[in-house]
Amino acid sequence: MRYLITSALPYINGIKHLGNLVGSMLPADVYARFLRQEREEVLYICATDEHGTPAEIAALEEGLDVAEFCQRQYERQADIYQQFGLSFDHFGRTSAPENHELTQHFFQQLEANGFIQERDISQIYSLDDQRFLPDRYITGTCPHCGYEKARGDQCENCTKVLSPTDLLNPRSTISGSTNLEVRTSKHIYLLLDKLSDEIRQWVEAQTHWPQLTQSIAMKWLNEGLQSRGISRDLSWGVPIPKEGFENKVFYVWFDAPIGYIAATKAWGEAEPGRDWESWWKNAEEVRYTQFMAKDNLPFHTIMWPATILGSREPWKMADYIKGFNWLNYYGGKFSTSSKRGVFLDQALDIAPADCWRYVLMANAPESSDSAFTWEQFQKPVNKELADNLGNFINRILKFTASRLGNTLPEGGTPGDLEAELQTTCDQLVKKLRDHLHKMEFRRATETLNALWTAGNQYIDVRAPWALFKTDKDEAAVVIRTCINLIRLYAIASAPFIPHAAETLYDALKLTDEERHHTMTEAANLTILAAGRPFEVPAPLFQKLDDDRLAELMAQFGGE
RNA sequence: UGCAGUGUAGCCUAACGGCAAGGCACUCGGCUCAUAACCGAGAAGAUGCGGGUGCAACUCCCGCCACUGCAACCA
Repeated sequence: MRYLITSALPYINGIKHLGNLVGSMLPADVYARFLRQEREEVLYICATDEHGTPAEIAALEEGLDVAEFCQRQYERQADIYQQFGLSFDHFGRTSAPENHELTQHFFQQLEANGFIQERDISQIYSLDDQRFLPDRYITGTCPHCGYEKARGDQCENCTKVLSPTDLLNPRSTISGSTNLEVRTSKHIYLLLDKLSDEIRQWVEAQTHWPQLTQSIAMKWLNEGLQSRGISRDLSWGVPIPKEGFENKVFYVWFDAPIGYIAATKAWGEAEPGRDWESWWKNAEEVRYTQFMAKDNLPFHTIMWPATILGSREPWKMADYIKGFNWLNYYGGKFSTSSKRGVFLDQALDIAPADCWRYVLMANAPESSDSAFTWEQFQKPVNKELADNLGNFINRILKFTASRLGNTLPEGGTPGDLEAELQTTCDQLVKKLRDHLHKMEFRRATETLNALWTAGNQYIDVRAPWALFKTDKDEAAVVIRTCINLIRLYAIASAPFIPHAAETLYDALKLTDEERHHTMTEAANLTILAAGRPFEVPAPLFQKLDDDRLAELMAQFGGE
């Protein structure tokens, strides 16, 4: 079995926020890191999603050519994800040549198989902006309620669904220009309705999917699939290889998921000996898992499968789709466009990546929307990372170094209490692995915590600071056991907090081989023997004090 | 308006139709190795509202209320 993992492609128009991270890239990374540690063959692929109107407009606002804009944004995003420890095997771009080529290929297959239709549609054209405007980029007065800032797709005041031509005094949201006209333009449509039965069959066969994923897919199918336009009057995108479509490109949602395959191809071509196609074509022995927030589910359960099914080619479809709900910021949405919430570059200025990784996974919106608040960020960082884990490491290593020096002490043999601890650890590691295999991230972090607590309970019962005065051999047993626990903690926690794990590997001077142990192997509490050297690292996690918390709340407007 | 999801204590979460559980916060005690941390004990406190089915309902069904999302040219 090989594991193919993709996370929803982050859009190019700016630095992503915590909500984007927690719903796709971060859980996918934890899962990928865990499986690699278990010595499974893993390919974790992601890319920036670069096409579409918002990218063109964002570029315009910054006064940059859109290709240049995307290049800069791509580099910024890639850098930030690297700082967060996201371990993509390849982080590609949908603007890459591989994606152009594959997208055109899929289109030609769909067309040859009769799933494409040409239609003339009327659209609003802005003479001053020199572009067609998507419905939501037109603002005007709602004919129903008189709200002056109604959008062309819907009036957010009275919630009535609108068409741009309904609006009174329509104007371009981009420039404010009222110099608009209706123009007819030729477009291609993907006939989803013709593929509906096949999609339904596929969806219904996925009985093991999370309930959220299944119900969103069924919602679309039950409402009846309609054909969907997959071309746009833009210049930035994948050109349409068809006569009469020279000035149009594919709709961003048509080419974005193809980007998963294209990024894999780019990975394959980067080094000799990589067989990218074996991951995607006739890949029955590959288990493919997709991670995404719920807004992406319709595209991954309906549109993207339609593209693959309609191609009549043996491309890999998702075996499992892990959908996430929203992480809300004080009751509302995180929003890139309205700059609401905490963005990834700011996050890294506030706390190390591992704190964010851990807290976000501990509060992952798995079964329902969950809330981000600064109090809920502070609590796990202080109580779980700093106190429970960090302090355990610090207390045992400092104690040992100051009393006995920087090597594991000799003497004694493990007894009943050590055997009991061993059993507890074995059970918890088994449970942790089970949760991670099932992608139950909240439960996995709870189990990690239980594992850390077990160490504190053990050291409290054994009290090596007292034994040290009465029975040095017994104290040595306890210390060796605790230092082996630290090694177990480092390895078991590594998928969540990889940077802290590295620090611990270094502190314990683990060999390359020892760093690559599975958590099951690391659960042996006698591996690091007497005489092994270690160093005392600085406290692993700094706490966030209440003053700092108040500062953050003031700065970010949390209330 | 339609569709989907959600609603459990001060807060966050858990419970195949079978004694509503855990964490945080709170109180008391222990320890003194450690980042005012750690360990133990304790108290209080909850299934949005109204019906229905069942021996038994947080769980299934109907209605209502509240919040969130989507409603196909934003992604």
